[in-house]
Amino acid sequence: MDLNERKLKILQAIIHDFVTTAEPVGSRTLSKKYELGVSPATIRNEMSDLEDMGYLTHPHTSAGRVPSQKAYRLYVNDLMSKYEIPQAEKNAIADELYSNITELDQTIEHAAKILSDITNLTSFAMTPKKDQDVLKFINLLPVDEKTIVLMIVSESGKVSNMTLKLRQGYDEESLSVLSKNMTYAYKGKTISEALTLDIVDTVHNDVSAMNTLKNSVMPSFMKTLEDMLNVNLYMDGLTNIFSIPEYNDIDRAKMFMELIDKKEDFTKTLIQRDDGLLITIGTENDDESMKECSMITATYHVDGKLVGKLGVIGPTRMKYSEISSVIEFLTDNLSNAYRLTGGDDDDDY
Amino acid sequence: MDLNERKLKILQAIIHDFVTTAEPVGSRTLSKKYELGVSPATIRNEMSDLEDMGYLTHPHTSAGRVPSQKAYRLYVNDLMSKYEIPQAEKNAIADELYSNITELDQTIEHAAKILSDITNLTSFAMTPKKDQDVLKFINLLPVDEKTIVLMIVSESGKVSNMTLKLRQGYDEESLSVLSKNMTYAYKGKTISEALTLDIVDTVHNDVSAMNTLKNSVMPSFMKTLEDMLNVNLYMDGLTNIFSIPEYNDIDRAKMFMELIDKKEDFTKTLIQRDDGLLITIGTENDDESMKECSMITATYHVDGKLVGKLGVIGPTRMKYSEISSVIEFLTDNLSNAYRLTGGDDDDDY
DNA sequence: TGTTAGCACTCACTTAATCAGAGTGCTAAC
DNA sequence: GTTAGCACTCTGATTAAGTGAGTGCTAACA
Repeated sequence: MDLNERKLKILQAIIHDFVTTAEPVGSRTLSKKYELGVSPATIRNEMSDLEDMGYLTHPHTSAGRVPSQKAYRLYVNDLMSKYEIPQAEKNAIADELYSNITELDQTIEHAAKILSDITNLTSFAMTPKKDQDVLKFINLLPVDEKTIVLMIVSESGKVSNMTLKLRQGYDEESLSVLSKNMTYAYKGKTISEALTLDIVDTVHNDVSAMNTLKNSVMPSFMKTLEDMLNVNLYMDGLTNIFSIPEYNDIDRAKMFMELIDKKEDFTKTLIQRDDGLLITIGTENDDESMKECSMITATYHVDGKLVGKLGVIGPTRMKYSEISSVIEFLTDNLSNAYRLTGGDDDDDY
Repeated sequence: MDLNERKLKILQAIIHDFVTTAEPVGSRTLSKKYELGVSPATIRNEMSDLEDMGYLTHPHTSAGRVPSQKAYRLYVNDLMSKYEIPQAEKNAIADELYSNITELDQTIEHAAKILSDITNLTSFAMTPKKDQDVLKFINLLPVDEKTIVLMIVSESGKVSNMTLKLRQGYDEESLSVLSKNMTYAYKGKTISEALTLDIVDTVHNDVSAMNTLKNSVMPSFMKTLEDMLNVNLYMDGLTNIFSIPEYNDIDRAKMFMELIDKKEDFTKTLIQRDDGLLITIGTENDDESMKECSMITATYHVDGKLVGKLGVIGPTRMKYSEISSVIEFLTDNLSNAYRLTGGDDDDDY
């Protein structure tokens, strides 16, 4: 029994119908709605074959057929045609995306919102991993008697700072020298590298006062570096799931919410995913609680290097083609906006 | 018909029972569970009176009674005794709160988590309003040829910055002078005041190069000031509502989620609330979609000045006494931790 | 040999009916 | 004023019957 053209056509029709209606699709409906050129009886025979081959399932004897995970995978790999976003919609999305492009984080958050609005699913967007971000300089600024501000600037334009309360006073001269020493020691290192550097060897000096100062500053410096590595995860469209028939059951809705609510776990899952456009269906997801969900993600780049992710999660029944296109369009635009300069230019779209 | 002592006792028992069981409470249950010293029949008569007076309602003829909003208000105002948190629990909460006290934002987020864990409700915590925060100094730092970092430090220890890409180069001398001028002009002003200052009058100079520089910097400066005014709202325990009988219905759950999901509106509602411990029950909440919820909030202070808020939202049936105590305990501890120094001391608890 | 019409059969879902249980409200006695 | 007794009400659970969408098989047809 092979997957001839008619079977594929029928399977595609079933997927299309089920994705839009969320109802198991029967042979009569199929023959009425789609131009298949054969009678319901014939379709029934083919459907029966498709079920034997594992592409369809049967909720119960007298219900229509539902595509299996295997069917979706076949569809995504071979059957699905690339969805071309209408130019008008492209413009609308781009306008919306660029309407508020100041800080990277805000833009990313905004992108998630746009994505959930378009797809009516739950969307998420992760700020870039910064482990490969390169340190540019370190500055220690006097604030008052016992307070200084530690500031770390990286190549990507990211500025992190921390206010430090010292146990004792300091002199500005030492502060300035320490800044220079630290910059000298860490400049050009990635954050990951900086975190593993042995401090004692790199920032050395003899003056005792400065040594004290250094000792107060270093732990905060390390802490700030660690903070810089944290990625932010923005989510949007959480309430969209209440409009999805699959989650009309309170227990399922709860399970979904709990999955989403554990942001840290979810971020980890996200980080581990391969780069590029990636569609995972049902049990293809590692996470047990996601075995009835599908996830589509894509990566965007900042300065052509740092990598962030963007995507949606929903029931396996989703419009893979449309959604993939939208996600790719968004990541392309993000990468473009943050190509070199950091996104303050508004003349490159 | 007056609210004699027995009526109050019965009302209190009904509230207590309903708050814990979520089931309408009948006269027999009441007489069995509570030492009221009278028969169910008598209780029935009193209940009937209480209903006439508007303190109880009747879901249907043959159901038990349910406290009305008026009853909860009476309870909160007059009947409720102050709940003393057991010392062991106090210690546990304090330990948990102080276990991770670095940045204010993180602590606030953590406080929300603690609160939702204890109350099994949805909690929220707002970072302080910064409009009364006073500017301390402004710094412009050279990064590279056409890039500078704008940095604003305020009295509260808050440091904000923005990376600026200039259209043309600059010289460090001008940058330094401009920093000093701006600091001179804005130091001691609150953020609100700074935003209304007329720039032209305050930062004046003749050198054309510097003028250009100033013109590039000022919009970003204003933007950064505005950003500083934004408060963050952290929420936690969203999925808790799925365990609450009142929200066992998918539509109610959805309504609740949508209410919560509109973070901006919710933040506004929160900002408008009076300071101090505040309990609003049902229709006492301005928001239409909250007319079946109660909200308890309290304020904490940073440096004895800046004001943030913390609280829970849930069904009108909640443990007002316990929850109020926990919220007060948390805000007291927060205010204490950020009394003067900014929370880096870990020796004041 | 593939396709189709016809028909019996299955199963979920809906509506109606019955029943048990919890609770009230009234009355009359204490 | 309090209480026991009892009829009455209403909900929620359970059961039964009916409906309809859909399948799967068989036999006829091209």
